Amino acid sequence: MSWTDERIETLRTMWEGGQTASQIAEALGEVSRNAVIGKAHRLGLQARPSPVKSSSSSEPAPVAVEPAPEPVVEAAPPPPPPPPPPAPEPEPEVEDDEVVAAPEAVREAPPQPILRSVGPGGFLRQAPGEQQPPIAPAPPRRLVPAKPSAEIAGKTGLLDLNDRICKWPLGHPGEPDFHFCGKAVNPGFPYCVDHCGHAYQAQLPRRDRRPPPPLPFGGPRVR
DNA sequence: CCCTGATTCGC
DNA sequence: GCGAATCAGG
Repeated sequence: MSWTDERIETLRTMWEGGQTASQIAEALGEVSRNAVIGKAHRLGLQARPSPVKSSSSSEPAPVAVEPAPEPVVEAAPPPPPPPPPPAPEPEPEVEDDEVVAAPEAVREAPPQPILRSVGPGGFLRQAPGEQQPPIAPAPPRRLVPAKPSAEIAGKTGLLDLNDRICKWPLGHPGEPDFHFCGKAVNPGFPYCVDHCGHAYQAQLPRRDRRPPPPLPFGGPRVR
């Protein structure tokens, strides 16, 4: 097997989606976990919590290197305030071990003139108080398995894959209803009989082959 | 032992 | 570029 565009795309999606290398390898089929990891690194995917990263334990805390202050016009660089608390919406909880304290009324800050400094290129930096976390912080609640969406309910998801059920993908990774065929495989193949019919086709003599239709996009350049 | 990802290195 | 072998933490 080789790394076709589709397989790379599946790898990238699953890797960024937090699937383990083993799961990705099993979903792709015919590749090892190591192959997936190696390919992911070559693709530039990275920065996932790895069980192995620390080198020395006695290393003193890394001192933050003071970056060279850029010339700022007329404005003191704002000290980075801690990001505002996530403010979870009050959700009716079925059960809980602790009594939730009644939330105090949210205090309102009077509107203030916003001071911004100008960064290189002329963009306006965010003023303190304007800053917001780039992504929603982890919810301060116990994590429970996500409820499958209605579209995918009863369908074969990534975690359902094994070597006995058809891995033929339906839809595309990332779409809410992306799932797999899930029927019993044609023994010895990763797909069911029907999808083996799509995946494997008899090689026709050269003269009997129809020339492939021109690709609307993405095809190799023809000069 | 199992799992994980990172890295190396011969191909 | 590929991936098995190896390393190392959980």
